[in-house]
Amino acid sequence: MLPNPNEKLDPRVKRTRNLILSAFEILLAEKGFESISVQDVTDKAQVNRATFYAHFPDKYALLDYAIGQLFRQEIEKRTLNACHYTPDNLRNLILAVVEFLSNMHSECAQPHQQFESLVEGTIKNILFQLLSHWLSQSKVKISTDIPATVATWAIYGLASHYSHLKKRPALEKFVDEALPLVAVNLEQFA
Amino acid sequence: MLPNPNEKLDPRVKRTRNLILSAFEILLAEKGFESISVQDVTDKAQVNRATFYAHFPDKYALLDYAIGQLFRQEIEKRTLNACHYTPDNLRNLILAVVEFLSNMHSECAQPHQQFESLVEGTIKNILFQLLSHWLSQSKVKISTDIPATVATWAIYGLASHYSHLKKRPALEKFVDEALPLVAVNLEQFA
DNA sequence: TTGAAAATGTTGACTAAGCAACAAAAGAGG
DNA sequence: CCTCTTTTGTTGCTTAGTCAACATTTTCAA
Repeated sequence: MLPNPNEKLDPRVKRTRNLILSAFEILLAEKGFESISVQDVTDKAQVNRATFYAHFPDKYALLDYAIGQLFRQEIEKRTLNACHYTPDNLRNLILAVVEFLSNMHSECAQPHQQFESLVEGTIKNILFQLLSHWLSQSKVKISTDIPATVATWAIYGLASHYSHLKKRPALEKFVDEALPLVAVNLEQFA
Repeated sequence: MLPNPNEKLDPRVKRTRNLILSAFEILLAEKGFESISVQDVTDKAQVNRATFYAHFPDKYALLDYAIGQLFRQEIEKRTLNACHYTPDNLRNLILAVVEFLSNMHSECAQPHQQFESLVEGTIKNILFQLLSHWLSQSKVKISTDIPATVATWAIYGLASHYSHLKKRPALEKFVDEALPLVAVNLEQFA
């Protein structure tokens, strides 16, 4: 199970984080990341500005958190968080990442480098965690670090590539073509 | 202006009252008033049970508050809260009350006496306040109490009558027939 | 009728959120 | 370049919300 520590949290904390998060998502779609001020977020969230700083060091940390939450949500929706390695699960995971990145690019209109690399770091962390978890479920007790790393980068790379294409091919077709190349490194854990 | 003291209130207070109110409205439509427990409300509102009691003595007080808020909302929607007496405003007011009561009866499915009389009391209070305000705007400086009282009871009576009818006539027709009977008492304030 | 389970209010100690005021750093023009 | 304004973080104090525990009722099935 992917650790999402939003469970045993003070209800007030959950509430204000959700308020901040929702406000931020709306603003992000409205005016892009750079032009959002902390004030904007707290106004829309109906939360005191000082409260914001009690939760996040700055707006970049919020972006980080938001990306993570959204992506985790995507993973949970497909029940990939509580399972193990199979080619089919891998296929779904790739689909999830590709769709996530594509949506992000169409909804946020963010040509900023800072934005991109922050997203990349966050997503790859979660991917690595998840893949490590999957592989550790296998009977074969081999070190999972290297295969998980390779798969993480490959998957993210595929998704990034796809989402930057001017003319995107059909999603399923793209994924089915790419899948075997990633799967070959993980076969031993099936 | 009808005093709705939800303005200069601590944001946390507004928030939790809204949470409680929304939860309550949903539950009311779902299972009717009597079978709702305070626990139910606080669970759905994601608020601590003790917090509920910090705002309302019991669920009857919540019902009272909810009715008031909903009705005030109806009034504000029609911008009747910041105006004066004219036959046309009176017409709109009657429409508002009739529609409000009718909706209440169809959505809440409450044959309970306790429920009905609580609604009646709350609505009549607000009606009286509003009408007193209207009449006090007039150049004629006559005591407003008696005419406001008569109009209040008449309007509520009409609405109650209409909403209990098995076969309801067309709303507009009904109101246009009733309007002159109420207006005659208020003519001097026009 | 009775007895276990559920709902009601209440309390006090703890934690989070609100607020106002501040210094400091960007930003935007002139 | 300089100033006026906006945004950023930070802080100490106040108020609201959470929690667990308790003593009552209420409810309702056995």
